[in-house]
Amino acid sequence: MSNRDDVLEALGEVFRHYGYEGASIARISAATGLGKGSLYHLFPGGKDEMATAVITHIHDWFERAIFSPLRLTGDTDGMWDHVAAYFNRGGRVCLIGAFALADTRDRFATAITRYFTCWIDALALAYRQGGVENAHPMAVNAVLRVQGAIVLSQALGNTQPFETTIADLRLH
Amino acid sequence: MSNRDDVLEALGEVFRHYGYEGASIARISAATGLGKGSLYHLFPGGKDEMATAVITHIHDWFERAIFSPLRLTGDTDGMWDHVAAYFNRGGRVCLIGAFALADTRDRFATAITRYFTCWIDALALAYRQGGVENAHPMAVNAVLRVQGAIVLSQALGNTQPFETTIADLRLH
DNA sequence: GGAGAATTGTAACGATCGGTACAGGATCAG
DNA sequence: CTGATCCTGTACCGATCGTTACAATTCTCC
Repeated sequence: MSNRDDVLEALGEVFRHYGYEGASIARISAATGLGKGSLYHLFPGGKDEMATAVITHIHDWFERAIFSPLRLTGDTDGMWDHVAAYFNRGGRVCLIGAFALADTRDRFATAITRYFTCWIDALALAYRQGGVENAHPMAVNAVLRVQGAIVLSQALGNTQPFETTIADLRLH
Repeated sequence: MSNRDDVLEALGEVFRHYGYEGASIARISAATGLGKGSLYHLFPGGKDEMATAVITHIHDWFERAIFSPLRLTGDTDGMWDHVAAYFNRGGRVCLIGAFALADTRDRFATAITRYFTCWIDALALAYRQGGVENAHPMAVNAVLRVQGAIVLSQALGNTQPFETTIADLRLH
């Protein structure tokens, strides 16, 4: 595992798949190919710091690929393309959404709130630029439906709920 | 803790709050007031059986309070009342939805799929009885939005997304 | 009351948990 | 080449994990 971004990427997949408690250092070590020594050298704060770093990494990616373009260009269509690709058409879980459901929500509360607030606000701004009324409630609803679509697609083992939700969200 | 239902209720809260991995036997013992001996007497299959029993218990409650009335009377308004109360206006996590996001989804796949399928089908039937077109996609969307509303309400520490979602879903 | 079953608390099991210590390899400037 | 710094594999720490075993207690029914 060469650079820090690759490590954070692999780290994210482990947290995504097993949750915070289920992501043991042994599993993380296996997934990243890094021994405990390297892991604790990179993240002296241990698991807590690893999770914080992953959340920050994800937020940074969204900021660059989604939030910022949304604010600058107001291009919602392009955003849905990126969102659909990122979440692998409902086959990939939203780590931050998953963390919001368990006791991890309290530990990473500010980062979790920030992620969703940024997304909603950026989308609301884009809607407003497009002349949409009630832009903020619409943005809340849109983000909410993406999260629900992921849950349902995972639960049913079927990407259709996600696909039709994204298709529907594109209409506005 | 007197009867089995009370135990399952307390058990559910532990799984809800800490997730499957985070719900240790020690925590479960403390939450239920039952020693390890009693726990393994009630659930010889250990944690796995506890989780299965909780999921079944939840499904049974929904079947009685929500799915069945929905199929028989088609009263969607009454359903939303029960749903809002059960999920404490977004303050209470959907255990089965949460299980669908991590590796627990594979372990309890059939029960998870069954829960959501029952809900969607019952709601679709009610919509159809009410003369709604595209009843099934509408039902999928409604259940999906409830799940998303829970995620977002938890993430923001704010019940408003849940409240407005339920209010909106009542309109159809 | 007393035999038998059902329930319970306690102690212990091996395994694994997150985290630490540290010796030695790799790397690089001088 | 030398010394210092960075990096990493390994062994180990106490604590806790899920589970088992079992003796003691409580309950049930005759």
